Amino acid sequence: VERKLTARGRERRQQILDQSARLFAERGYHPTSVADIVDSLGVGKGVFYWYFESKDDLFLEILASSSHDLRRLQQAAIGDEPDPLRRIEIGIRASLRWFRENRHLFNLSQFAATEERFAAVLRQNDAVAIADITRHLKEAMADGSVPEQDPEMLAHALVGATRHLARTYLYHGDESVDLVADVAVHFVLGGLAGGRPATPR
Amino acid sequence: VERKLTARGRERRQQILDQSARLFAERGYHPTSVADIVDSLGVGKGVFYWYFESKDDLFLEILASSSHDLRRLQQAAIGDEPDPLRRIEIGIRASLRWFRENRHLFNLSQFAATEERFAAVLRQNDAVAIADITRHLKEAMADGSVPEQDPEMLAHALVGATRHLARTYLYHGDESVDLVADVAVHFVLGGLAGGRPATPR
Amino acid sequence: VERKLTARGRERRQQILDQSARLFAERGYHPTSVADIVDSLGVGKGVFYWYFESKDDLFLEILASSSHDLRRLQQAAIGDEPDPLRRIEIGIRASLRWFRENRHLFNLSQFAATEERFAAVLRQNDAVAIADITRHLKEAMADGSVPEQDPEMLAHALVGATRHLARTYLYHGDESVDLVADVAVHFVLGGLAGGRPATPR
Amino acid sequence: VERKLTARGRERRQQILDQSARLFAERGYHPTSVADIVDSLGVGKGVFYWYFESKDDLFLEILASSSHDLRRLQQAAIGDEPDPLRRIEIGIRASLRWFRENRHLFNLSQFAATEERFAAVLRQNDAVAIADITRHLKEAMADGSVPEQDPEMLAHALVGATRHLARTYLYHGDESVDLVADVAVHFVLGGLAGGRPATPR
DNA sequence: AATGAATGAGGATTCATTCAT
DNA sequence: AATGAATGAATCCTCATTCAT
Repeated sequence: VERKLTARGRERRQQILDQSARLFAERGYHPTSVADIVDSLGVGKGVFYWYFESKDDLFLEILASSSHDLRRLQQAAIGDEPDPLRRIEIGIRASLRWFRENRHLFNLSQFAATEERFAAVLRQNDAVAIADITRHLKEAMADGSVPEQDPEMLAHALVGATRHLARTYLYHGDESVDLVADVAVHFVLGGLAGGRPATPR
Repeated sequence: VERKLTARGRERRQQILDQSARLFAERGYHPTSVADIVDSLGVGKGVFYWYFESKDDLFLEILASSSHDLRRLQQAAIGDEPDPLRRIEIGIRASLRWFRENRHLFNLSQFAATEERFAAVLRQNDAVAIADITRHLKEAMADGSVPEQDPEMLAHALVGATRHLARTYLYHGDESVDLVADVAVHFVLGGLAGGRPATPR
Repeated sequence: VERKLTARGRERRQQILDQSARLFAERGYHPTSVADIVDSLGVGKGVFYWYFESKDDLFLEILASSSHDLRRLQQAAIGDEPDPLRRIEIGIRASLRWFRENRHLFNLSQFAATEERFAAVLRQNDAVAIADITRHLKEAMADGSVPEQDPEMLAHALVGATRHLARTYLYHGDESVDLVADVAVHFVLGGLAGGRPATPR
Repeated sequence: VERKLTARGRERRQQILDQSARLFAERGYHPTSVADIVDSLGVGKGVFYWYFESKDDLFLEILASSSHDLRRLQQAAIGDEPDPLRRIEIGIRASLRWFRENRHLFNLSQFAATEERFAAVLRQNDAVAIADITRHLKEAMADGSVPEQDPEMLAHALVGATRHLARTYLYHGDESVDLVADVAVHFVLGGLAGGRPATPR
């Protein structure tokens, strides 16, 4: 249902989007009923379905838009930085700032991964992020600043370390973004350089 | 309900545990009804409630036991290895083998994180894992094989990178455990050593 | 709400009437929402309630006006034909032509019969039709061209046979009106004359 | 959901079937809610869905089973009667007895015709009835007791007249079955013999 | 230990109707 | 005359849990 919305309509829609994201994040997707959402906004149930096809639909929109939002921020931060390793560092720092601002969204993607109809969107989003990073890594390998390795795997390791630090210290904990970012960058750049296995296999 | 179970009873109970884990993993916790579980086992509903208090209860048990299981494996693998870095490496390799065997459990802990009544157990489990690793790291810092840094943060970075690689290449993908382990270990050991930030802050 | 309508208003009203009848006929009364109707006309919901009290009200109006329409056509066709049997034949033929033109209305009266608030109007309409036919039949019995029998029952038999043929061959099927009319007339006139029961009761 | 039902279960199922048919017939399909049905039986809502997939499903089952029921009765009544016209007469009389007993079902098939998902079953049922009658008519034409005409069209005319008489006098009215049957048979047998059109086309 | 049956609160969604503009 | 927005009761259906046997 594509609707032409008035200014007031767009506002209401955004209100629902924000409030739902907050509630889903706090209590979980399933435990949050449409009734909870509309009640918390003090509006009738019909309002929800005036703006969204279904609860699932709304959730998918939250997922998609938050990933776009993050990516936009990263790209703005990176600008036209020429050094690929610095691009990665800037990307990590930007992500962490975004995670901090949008910490409540952590649970949403956590959850989305567990039900196939949502997982698809998530994989899509992730693929984009990984592709971005992979590109930087290939450049870094080309100019010798990172030893040759499977760039995609590295990208995943990088993402995993960063996100987990963010979840732990920015979502559950309350650490400063800069401190976490320093550790993350240090760890990741070290990881890209690689260490000698303690045990030769 | 603590029940004294016959041998047959214990078997049945395990059957339910296994089957539930599989279904929760495939479809998600909420979309899997108790009816789905018992139907898929060809038994009546009474059976379920004979062995478990509730659906939530069952899920909590799955979470707890799988984390114990993993820890037991890690400790067995580590044995009395004296070198802390090697202990970490061995732990990572053992974890990846376990993740491979139990890849369906990924979704379960993903999901558990999103609803508070389950998240508590999860945090508990995680704390144990982090404590183990932190201990190794402190030793490694003491003997100079890893530069001094916040060991807990490193532990989280390590866990994040490892799990994400596992999820990507052992759960969604179908990579060989050893290959993934090599990349993970290489990345992590590098990360522990640390890299020089591309941008001085 | 009796409103004085401008020419444009009357047109709009008729538009709604026509479109609703079409949709009710295609999908059924209940499955067709007021929203469906106004959307299919590309107008807002207010329009509907400007011209009609309620959905029920609109439906009743469709029923009433279609029955008037049919009767008007029959009477025009019959004119001042003096022979009662010919009047009946002409009436049948006229009805079948009308049914052909308005086949979508079949479902409407079918449906109306199933909910009491609409059934009343329907019975009213039918009573008029039956009265017309009964009058012809009494005349025919008086002049001996049809054997004495309960004229009202005959009228119903006649109506039942005719309508069912129409529904089958003009609504679901796509037979020519004239062919169906020939069969109907032949059957009905035979029926009025009557047959000898195969089994004496 | 094919379920193995105990004796008690089968009884309950039948109870629901009967009660629903009654309520659908009285008030119409849509105005009768599942809540109405279970409340009128004094049971919980779950019971309904233990025995039936959905409200639609239940309705389809009522339709199908009532048509089977009628056909069974007709065939039992006809037995091995050799005369095709007498078979038709017996069929009509049996139908009318059945309609009398099950008058409440009239509205159900009326309604079913108006929504496509139900109409399909109805057409199926009707096709069987028409095929039966058509067979008798062909025989009757072969042995010269009915003039050659399109037998299927005659079958429809016959069915239309009979049903309409039944609806009028056995459902809305309260006439004796035998009297209505006499009129119906007389009209139908006359109709099969055919009359001369009052107006040569 | 186990089954089929039952409960009923709760959930998503629809929709006739009304309202403010 | 007309629109987009809003209402909220009503609807179908699900499902964890309990019960009788």
